[in-house]
Amino acid sequence: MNKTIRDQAAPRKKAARRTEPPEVRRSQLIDATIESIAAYGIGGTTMSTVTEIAGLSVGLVNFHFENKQNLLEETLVFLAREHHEHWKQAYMDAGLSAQEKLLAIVDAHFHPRICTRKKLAVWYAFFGEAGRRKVYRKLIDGIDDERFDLSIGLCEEIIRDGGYDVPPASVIARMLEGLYDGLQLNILMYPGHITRKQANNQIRAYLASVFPQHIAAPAF
Amino acid sequence: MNKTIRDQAAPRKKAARRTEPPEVRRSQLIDATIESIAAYGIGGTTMSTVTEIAGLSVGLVNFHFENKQNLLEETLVFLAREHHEHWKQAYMDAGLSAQEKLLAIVDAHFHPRICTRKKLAVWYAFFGEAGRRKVYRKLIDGIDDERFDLSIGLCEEIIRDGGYDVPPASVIARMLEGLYDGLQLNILMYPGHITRKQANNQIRAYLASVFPQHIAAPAF
Amino acid sequence: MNKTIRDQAAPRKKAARRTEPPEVRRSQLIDATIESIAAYGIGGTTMSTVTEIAGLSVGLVNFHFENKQNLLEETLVFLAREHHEHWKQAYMDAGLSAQEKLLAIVDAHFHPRICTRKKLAVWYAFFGEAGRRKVYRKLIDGIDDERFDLSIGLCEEIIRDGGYDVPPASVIARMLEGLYDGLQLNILMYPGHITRKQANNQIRAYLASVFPQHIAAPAF
Amino acid sequence: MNKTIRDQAAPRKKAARRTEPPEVRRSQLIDATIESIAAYGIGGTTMSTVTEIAGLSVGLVNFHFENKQNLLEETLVFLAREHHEHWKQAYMDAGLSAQEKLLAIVDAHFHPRICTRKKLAVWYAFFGEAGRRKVYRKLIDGIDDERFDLSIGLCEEIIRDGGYDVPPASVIARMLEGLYDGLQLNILMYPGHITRKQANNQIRAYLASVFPQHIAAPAF
DNA sequence: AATGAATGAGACTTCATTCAT
DNA sequence: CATGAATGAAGTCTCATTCAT
Repeated sequence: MNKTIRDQAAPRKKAARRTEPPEVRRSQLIDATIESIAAYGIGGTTMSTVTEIAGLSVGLVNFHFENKQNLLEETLVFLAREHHEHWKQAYMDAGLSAQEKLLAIVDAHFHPRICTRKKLAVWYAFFGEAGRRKVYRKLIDGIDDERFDLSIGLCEEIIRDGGYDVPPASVIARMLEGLYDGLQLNILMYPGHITRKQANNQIRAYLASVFPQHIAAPAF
Repeated sequence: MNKTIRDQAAPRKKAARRTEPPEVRRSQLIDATIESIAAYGIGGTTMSTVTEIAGLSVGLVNFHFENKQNLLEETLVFLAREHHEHWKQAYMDAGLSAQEKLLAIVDAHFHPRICTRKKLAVWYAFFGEAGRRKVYRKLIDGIDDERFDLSIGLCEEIIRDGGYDVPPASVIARMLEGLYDGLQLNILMYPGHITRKQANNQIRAYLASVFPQHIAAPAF
Repeated sequence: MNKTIRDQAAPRKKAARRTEPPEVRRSQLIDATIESIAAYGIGGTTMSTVTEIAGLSVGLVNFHFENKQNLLEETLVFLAREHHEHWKQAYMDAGLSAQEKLLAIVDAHFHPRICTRKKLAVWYAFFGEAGRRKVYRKLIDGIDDERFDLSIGLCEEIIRDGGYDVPPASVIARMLEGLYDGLQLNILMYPGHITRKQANNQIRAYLASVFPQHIAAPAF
Repeated sequence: MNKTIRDQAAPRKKAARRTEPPEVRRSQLIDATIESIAAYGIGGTTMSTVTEIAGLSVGLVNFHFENKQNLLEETLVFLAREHHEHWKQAYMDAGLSAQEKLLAIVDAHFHPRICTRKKLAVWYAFFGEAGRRKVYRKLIDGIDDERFDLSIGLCEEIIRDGGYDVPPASVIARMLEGLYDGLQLNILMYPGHITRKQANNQIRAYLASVFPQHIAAPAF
């Protein structure tokens, strides 16, 4: 407008244009955001990197997500939801025993669809920055807590069942949380040194050492 | 965007003598950088946040560090060196047995001077961003490898000594590396949920379950 | 910074640089803002139009005024203060009689340094936009009120002195306020149709018709 | 920037039939434009604010007005035409005497349908911006001139009839033009301080002081 | 006629870097 | 050594305009 008053309206190049349902566009943009964060980090992720990857225009992000902050947050929420649904499903599909359920949750953390280097990069990008951590906690905390509590319950059941003399269930559950994070970080940082399978086995080995009658040690 | 994240500046001018030896200035600026990254993240850390915290002028950073990239890298190197020297010293000061040495290294990771929330924030800031990770690996990898190899050696010694039937030493050492990272991340993200002491105990409990004759389980 | 992490720092062209005292820079930028608003309106005034006119860089506006809104407001405040000081001075320098003082205020409104087309353009730019009017009132109202009250007092004195049977002093003062605005708008909109001198005479003629014994009618 | 100024949107969707004759749509959109300019100023008026107020889609503006510039201009023309028709009608409906006709024109300027704050806001929005002023003059000048010339004629008639020794008719007519603008601006800027009625009386008082035998002073 | 998703130029703002003092 | 005003590239966001449906 301001421009209009000074010089005259600019002509516009015609481009192939397609209107897609909002979910498709949002999904495209979230995928591109994951891609961009994996490649350049959050700091290196700009509206341009995202839209270039998506093959869409910058204005569209604002149209669908209002602003960059939202795009990032919704990307995180998308991953959290995906992660949550995945281990929740695995948990419910698992056998009846507590140890089967617990292992299902462990496995879910290293499932090839969940434990991608790209997706890990996004998680750790949010962990890595002071300001983002607040956002992370606001958005994700509840989900993490749910899993933590569930793990405690399962461990308690196993301890009761086996009559184990081990640290309290909450300590073991906290250990698991630490291991998920730590091993995933190692996968992210040292791709050659440790694989999803090995990480999974690390945790199974740990659980086997704690609950030897219930959980079998993996072969290394 | 960054502004949104970086909540409010907490300036903290310290009077500075007009002329200081370079090492003092560099140290001041590195401290301020740690402070700033802890408070605002790398993305929210600008030359201004750093120099304001340090009570110095922007030009000075350029004088002492050439540019921002260098300042960040040297901050990371400073922390890495501090960390390295600390566990190296602990390792050498420890008793003669392998388990004492191993525990000394573990303890070093949760020593109050090393395992500060501010310093953890800096580590995870570097882990969190794709571009930084490359830098990190270039600068720090050797140190990590040294510790990893050392841990393997110690574990092998303990295994040999105790005749344990456990996963290979490298697996246990990798587990330790994962636990350092994972538990420290938990300390950083959930300050109320887990303390340095508890994290340390988590690892001791793990080692106790693997090497019961050599390492005593902590009380919870 | 973000850029730095991806590609490398860009070289910088060297330019003649001079550091001026802040007041000088601020003044330059305010002058340029007046110029720009006069030429393009507020809507057409961008950071670029202002800094191009001033021959300075865009970043400098932010350095000295924080943001555009401030620049505009301080420009308005500058004009208001200039205007205020001018008629205040004229009022105090005037003869002892009420009519002399009143005419001094009138004259001040059409003084060549005050009643410039450029400056009028800025005033009316602020009058013209809903949002700006609020700003205007917040910043300037007090000054307008002061003059209005002063005019009422002077008119009352003249009425008392002459024993005039005329509308209340407040009505005459309000009329003056309306005339200042209306005639200045006419000067702004129809430069060929009415001059400062003529506008001034319009008001003098009006006052002469109200206070014939005290104020002489101008010749047309 | 504009957003800062435009406080909060007050959407007001009216259900609209799918297809309306062009005049209806144009009228709807012009009304919405007036509403929007009054609320947000020209700078804060976007295609969206207008179409939201009208309860129509953005594309429709382009369909009916080609572009924003046209919409604004036609809004101004609409107001000008309305204003013109109103005082022209009042002039023709008035009594036979010159003073009756002159007062009819004066009254028309403060008629409740004409002298709305919303409509005044639009006028002054156009006065306020350099670029718009040119547009204004191109579109409206003739109408203003017509009224100015008419006023001169009427004043001359009254002067001749009363044998008044007053400033030339053109000076009085110019004064009237100035008063219309100035008092309307005061109504716009200081809604509590001056009403339409009072503004009208201000002008009548002025005319009464110039043409005492023909025009009666209002009571205050 | 009407809709509104999509585009992209351009505005505002931030901030690393430079350099006169 | 030290300062901080100045620069300008780059990022975010807005919004007039287009056009497939």
